[in-house]
This record gives sequence, C-alpha cells and structure tokens, in this order.
Amino acid sequence: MECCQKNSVLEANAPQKVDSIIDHAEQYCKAHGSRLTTKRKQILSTLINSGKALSAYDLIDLCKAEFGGSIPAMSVYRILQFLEDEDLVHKLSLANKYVACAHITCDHEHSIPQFLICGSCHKVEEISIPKPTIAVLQKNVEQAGFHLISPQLEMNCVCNDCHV
Amino acid sequence: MECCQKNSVLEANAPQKVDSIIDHAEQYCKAHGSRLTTKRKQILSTLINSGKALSAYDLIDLCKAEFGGSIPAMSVYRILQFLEDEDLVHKLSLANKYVACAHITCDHEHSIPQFLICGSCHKVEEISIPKPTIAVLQKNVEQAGFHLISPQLEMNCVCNDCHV
DNA sequence: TTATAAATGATACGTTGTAACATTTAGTTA
DNA sequence: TAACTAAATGTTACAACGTATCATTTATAA
Repeated sequence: MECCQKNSVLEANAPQKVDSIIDHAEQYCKAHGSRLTTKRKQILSTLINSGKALSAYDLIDLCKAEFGGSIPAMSVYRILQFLEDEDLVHKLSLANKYVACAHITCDHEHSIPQFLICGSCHKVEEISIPKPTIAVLQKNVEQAGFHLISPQLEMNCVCNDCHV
Repeated sequence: MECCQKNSVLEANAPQKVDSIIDHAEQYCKAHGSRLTTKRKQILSTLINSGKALSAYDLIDLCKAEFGGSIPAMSVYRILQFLEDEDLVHKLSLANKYVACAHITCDHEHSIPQFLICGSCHKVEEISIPKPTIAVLQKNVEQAGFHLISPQLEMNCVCNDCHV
C-alpha cells in the first residue's frame, strides 16, 4: 500500500512511468472484458502525463498536439465516461474537469476518493478520509431520508503554494 | 433554533410565508448596506416559492411567467452572484443549480450548509453536519497541504421516495 | 437638480455537453 | 478466409450554461 502513504499531489509523470501505468490499466480492462483502445489510451495517458485536472476540450487540444489526429468532442466525452466507469478517471463537478485516478497501479481495493481543488492554481490532490468520518456523513444522510450514492467529495481549497 | 431542528426538505412555500422571508432578507441586506432590489426579490422569491434547485434559465422562464418582463441571462447570473454573496442563495455545482438558503429567517449564526441532491427527482435537502466531523475533514485537508475555503459539501444521493 | 455610483439591459460570443444517425473497426462464426 | 455482428468512433447539428463588453437606466447623495 505504499502508493497510498506518499503525497499524491498530481504531477507530470515520466514517460516510462506513464507507459507502465497504461499497461496496468490495459490488463485491468482486459480482466473486465473491456478494451483500452488506442484513443482511450491517448486520453488516459494525456491525463496521466499532465498531472492536472483537464477539461474535455483541453484534452482535445492536447491529444491533437501530441498524437496528430483530432478527436471529436463527442468521442472524448464517451471515452471519459468509459474511463470513469472503469475507475481509471474521476470527474470533478466543481471544476468541470477530469483527472486520472491516482491509484491505477495499486492492487488493493480503492477507497472512495476525496478531492482537494486549489481555486487559484487549479492543482488537484486526491486524498482518502478516515472510514469513521465517512460513516458519520452516511449516518447524517440516512437520518435526513436520503441514501448516499457516492461519498466522493470535492472541496474548494487553496494550496499552500498559493495561500500566502 | 427551532428552524434547524425540523426537517428542512425544500418544499413550495405559502405566499404569506414567502413574503415574510423576503421582508426578512430585505432587512438583512439593509443592515449590510446592500439593497434587495425588485429584480433581486423576483429571483429570490421564485427560488423560495419553488422549493427546489433551479438553473439560471429555469429562473428566467419562471420569472417571465410570474412577473411578465424577461430578465436577461447576464442579469440573472449577476443577481445570483449577489444573493450568494449575501448568503441568501447557495450554488450547487454538482447540478449547476441554485437553491434559496433554508435559514434566511434564522437569526443565529449559520453553520456551513451541506446538500443532499437526489439524482432521480432532483429534490434537494440542506443539512448540517456535526462540527467535529467537519473538523476531521479540515485536519485531513491541512495535512495534505491545502486549506479549506468552504466546507460546503454536495453529495450525490437518492431520496427515500425514489429509492425503491 | 444635477452629479455619481449602482444596477440592469443588449449584443455577441465562448464553453460545456449531447442527440441522432453514419461509418469504421475488431471479434466471431460459417 | 469471408461474411456477420457488435463495439467503437466519426459527423452534424444543436441545447444549455456562462461571461465580456459596452450602453442605458435607476437610485442616492451633494
């Protein structure tokens, strides 16, 4: 579980590391009976590469710059949906952006991600919150007559670099 | 503090109650040196009336139906920004919608609101989470090198009516 | 009553996201 | 291998969300 102990602020990844993450993701998909196609790899590796949260249209531009052919918006959204369903990517509603999961290469069960979004430099960190805290949230929600679908939380923050 | 004990699921409000909430909001603004103008009242009372989360364009349509003159999108967004700054309205990023604050007429200090959004019928409930729980969140955020701007949380739920 | 600031309107545009249908690609079966 | 089928991607057209800029109106103060 080493991956989960270290600071997980997203940052640009070295090429060989990206390749290894992509390989891992491909095996993971194969095990599910789904396929990590060329375009899907392009989107995912662009996200991993950047180490940031990107909008769908950011991805169109970056993929075009990096791989040549332009991917239509419709396809990008479909691919992002696929990657979300496979838990390889998370959507940040607060920012209308998408980030690669920080734990693609971890084999253990992932806990629900919580995101800290810097409102100034837009850096994103994926953290995990103690289970008991999640449980308290869940209890409050149930008392209000609702049922939590996904306790993925997104929080408006400023990072220490920006917070002077 | 009675207002905070009762179930706060938003629901359509009776006219005289809406008027009293608007009056209260107007006094509150006056105390700040800001003004609750006619258009701002129209937007706020439409939100209070509906008892639901509404998009900016929902508000344009409803205001036109109820008050006649059409308010341009630009003005609606400006007015919503004003109402948010005055804590009379909250923006729900998960849904791109806006809700009237459930506690406009309460005189006590408001705690940070947490929203439960039913993904099926789009009903919204505003709840409060125990301070210690918020504190745990805050501690986790600080440890990650971030600082929480607003612990307003929005959670993807289904309500009991929809959850069969 | 005129000067000044606040609020609103109008126009035009940028961004985000999707519906509907066509085409291509990858696996499967005869 | 060739035709068959389902999955993935492309194309077009558009709907919804949001804002920049400049013009106009309205309210408060001098």
